[in-house]
Amino acid sequence: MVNQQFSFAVHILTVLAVAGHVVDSRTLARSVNTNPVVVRRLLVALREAGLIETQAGKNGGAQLARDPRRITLLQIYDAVDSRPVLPLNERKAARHCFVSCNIKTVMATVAEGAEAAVRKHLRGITLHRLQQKIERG
Amino acid sequence: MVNQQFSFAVHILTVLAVAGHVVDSRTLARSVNTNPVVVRRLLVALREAGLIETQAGKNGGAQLARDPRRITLLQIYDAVDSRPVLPLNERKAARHCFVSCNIKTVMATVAEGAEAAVRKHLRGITLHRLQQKIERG
DNA sequence: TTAAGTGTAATAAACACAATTACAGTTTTC
DNA sequence: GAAAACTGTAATTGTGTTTATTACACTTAA
Repeated sequence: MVNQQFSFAVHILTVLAVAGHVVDSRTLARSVNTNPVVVRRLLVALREAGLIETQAGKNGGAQLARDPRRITLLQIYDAVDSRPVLPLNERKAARHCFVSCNIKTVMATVAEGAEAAVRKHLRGITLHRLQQKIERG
Repeated sequence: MVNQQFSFAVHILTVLAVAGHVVDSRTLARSVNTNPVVVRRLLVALREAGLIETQAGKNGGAQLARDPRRITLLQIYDAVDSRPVLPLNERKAARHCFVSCNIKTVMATVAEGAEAAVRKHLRGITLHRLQQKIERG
């Protein structure tokens, strides 16, 4: 199974942007086609990142905490629990092998670069932009 | 569990680059700290990508098929079976929901951009460069 | 001819994620 | 102030993905 938290989170926030008012987790879950509990866990993460506000109780739910022009995909990416772009081999090195002892730090540098490239890409896309794409077809 | 094929493959090829001669799968597996069968499966993929040559039988094993200056990390990335950088939600849309019906193509564009950014990064790094980093500390 | 390899199928074990159930706590509405 | 409709969260189960392991046919050098 693959970690889809980022996709789920972007979907949820897009619904909130398009709706412009409070939406409950059951409705969001139907749109994403997942379980309301999964949505609520993501809502907590998004709230902690300052992207949404939630409200408990009757007529409760979630809504954006700020203008979608000021929400980037990078902020969403950082809010949720994404996997590394290039997963490293974390097992211990074979002490007798020169390459084995040093490959880890070298690969870590490569992975950091890849991660930075993805982050740069995501920083350039706003939620507002996705909203427009959706609304205008 | 996380897909570490790319890390494994880079490690293997670095050992081959540093060694400069045929190395068997048991030795490679010890360096990576995995199982020889896992290594041999990767060797098949790397051979099919034209990066190494393998030899069966006694004193067999693998060696680089070309100068490490002409092997990029992108070639290695493409040779093995990597996961998408940004996994998409593949489940079917909720027909009644406008966002749900259109988010998939929008997210696919985002994911393609991220993938392209990673590929560009990897294209700029050669196996020779890693080898140098390892050898020079 | 034997020893030491690769190639590969089949299965088991480990692990990561999502789904589900259950329930305590919160807030609105009547 | 009671009921209804939510969120928050713990605990467990289900499912898919990846690596580990075993087994063995095939290949090649000595």
